[in-house]
Amino acid sequence: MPKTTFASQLLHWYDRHRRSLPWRLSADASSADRIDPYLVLVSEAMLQQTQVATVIDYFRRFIAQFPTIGALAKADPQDVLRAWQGLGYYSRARNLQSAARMIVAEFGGEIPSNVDELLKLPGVGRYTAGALASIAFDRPAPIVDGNVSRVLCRLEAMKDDPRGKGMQEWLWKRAEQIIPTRRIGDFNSAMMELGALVCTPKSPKCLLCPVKSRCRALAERVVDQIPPPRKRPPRPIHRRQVFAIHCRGRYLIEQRPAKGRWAGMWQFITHPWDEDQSQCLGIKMDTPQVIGELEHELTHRQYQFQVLYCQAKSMGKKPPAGRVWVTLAELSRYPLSRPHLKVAQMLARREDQADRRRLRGSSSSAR
DNA sequence: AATCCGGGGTC
DNA sequence: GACCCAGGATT
Repeated sequence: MPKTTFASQLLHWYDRHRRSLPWRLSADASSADRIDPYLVLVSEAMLQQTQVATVIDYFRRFIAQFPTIGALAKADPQDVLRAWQGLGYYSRARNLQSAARMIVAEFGGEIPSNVDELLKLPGVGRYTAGALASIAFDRPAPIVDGNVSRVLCRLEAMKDDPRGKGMQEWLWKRAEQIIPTRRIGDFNSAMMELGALVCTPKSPKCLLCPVKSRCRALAERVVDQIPPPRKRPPRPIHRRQVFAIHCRGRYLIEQRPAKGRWAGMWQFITHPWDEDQSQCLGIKMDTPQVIGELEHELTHRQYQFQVLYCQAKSMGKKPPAGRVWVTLAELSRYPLSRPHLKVAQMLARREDQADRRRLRGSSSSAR
């Protein structure tokens, strides 16, 4: 007969309702099976500020391409970045590979199992260290993420902003207090799973909650007030011109700086969209022709891109470092940001249409 | 404590 | 459109 502690209630629910995820052992796996800590490391890096549904396909491809921590350590950083392409927060990819290399060089290829050593790894903070220690090694480490914050605040009817310093201290203390003596990784996973499936930000499913009898927010009818809404400042708009400079089947692309947004990724030649920059490209070409516009929305700003097609007279001299002429097919070897992936799609459609026009022209002339 | 760092799911 | 997401690093 199951005990009625908080942990046993939550774990009982978790055993019946948890999702089957590629970095998780199947529910009927024998207890002798061990989770591969490398899979937990990769999944936790991808899951930072990113929803499970978005991560799943990226995770599968990433593990297929880099099956072990050694493989990831040896890989070309550009290949790692390309595997991350489209997922966002690209410093995570850089940090993950740096962590893999550090683990190989300083920990003999074995991921450390205690929080203090895990915290030395780049890209691993308090949450990720706790997740690795508990989920991969079943060590008694607390975790506090967005889900756990919401669940704990509602359980205790705490109405303050969980991002504040005082609440963060309280949350970590509370997360440590509730750790059970067994199945620690499952318990921490269950807290997050509850936040993702039941104790959701909007319209939580309190009737289905396994611990509803312990929830003060539910008893006091204040669930919808927790956590308090956050104020978002207006997003500035950034306007850019993207020049698809074309010559003999190739386009000119450039690599972004090593720091800042989309660090180290590649793009078509991009300039601020203030005045006409087309004369400053240093390449002789026909008048640029606008072929489309696209918007790209980020959390804190908004981009508007005007896409121009430019037919260059010649490729000129060897392009400077950080610039290269590539075909659209070769472009798949370079990591591109989402908006520039869309530009590449526009150009591919354009080339397809040009091909079809040529075919029609040749068949009609044959008649 | 505030900002920066992407992109997408969800209501 | 607003909010949030298995956060971390930097200032």
